[in-house]
Amino acid sequence: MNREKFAYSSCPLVKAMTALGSKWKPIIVCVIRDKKVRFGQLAAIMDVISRKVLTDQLRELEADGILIREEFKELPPRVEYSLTQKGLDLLPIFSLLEEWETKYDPQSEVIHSVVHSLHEPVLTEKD
Amino acid sequence: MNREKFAYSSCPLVKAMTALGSKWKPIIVCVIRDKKVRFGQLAAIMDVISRKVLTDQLRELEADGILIREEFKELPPRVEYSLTQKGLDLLPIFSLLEEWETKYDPQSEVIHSVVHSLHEPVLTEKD
DNA sequence: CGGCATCCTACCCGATACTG
DNA sequence: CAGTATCGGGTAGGATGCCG
Repeated sequence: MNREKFAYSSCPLVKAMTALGSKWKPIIVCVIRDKKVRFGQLAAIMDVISRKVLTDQLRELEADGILIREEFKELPPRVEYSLTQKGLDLLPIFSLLEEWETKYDPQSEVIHSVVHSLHEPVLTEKD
Repeated sequence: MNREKFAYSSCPLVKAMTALGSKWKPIIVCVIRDKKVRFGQLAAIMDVISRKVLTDQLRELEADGILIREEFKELPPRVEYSLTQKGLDLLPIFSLLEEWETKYDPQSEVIHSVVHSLHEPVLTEKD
């Protein structure tokens, strides 16, 4: 496979989608947003993800320089995640993607409510 | 799983990433761009993809209303793919994603050269 | 030419249990 | 609290071959 018509692995779009194209990563980024968020908060809000997967995704996002993991050597332990500038730069792009999807599929519900649920103390009962 | 903290499947960002987050779809969209492109051309340019996968991705993109498949009942058969407006609307977003990646990883090479290779008759020998 | 059918592999994702 | 370790299923992606 010598003369690839394009260098797949060096295409920025491919790289970006590789870093972000997983099932949960965009959501994680959007949920963290401009806050410092503890692992437990993420796990509580995104309780559809297993903790292992959440950990995995967070680690990969950290490796890709999209977020920062701060570990406090306390008891009980505390870990806070926050976006890097690189991660923050994604938010407007994700917004566009949301708009794009919503434009062509008005059934979608926005994720912002989720983020609110994070930053508000409330939430739990649904009906 | 009653009270999901957010409706995963109705989050527009999730939907968008589901429709686009695969390994090749963004590339396909960017390669087709504003042209009508035949299957063979796509397969030739993106010869790192197996034809089966290429077909699969094209079908899914068609199902998601991102591109259109036109089949000409000729001999030899001819099939042309082109983006819908929904697909075209993605291009600027992908551009932003490219810029984002390139900004934080200048090693990336742009895909535009690829597209050129499609729309120019030339190309083949690399060295 | 532009597929589809078949088979196979890798890995993403998840459940569960255990640890500092 | 915030993980790791282990096991395993489902599916995206790929190689190959046949067909209208």
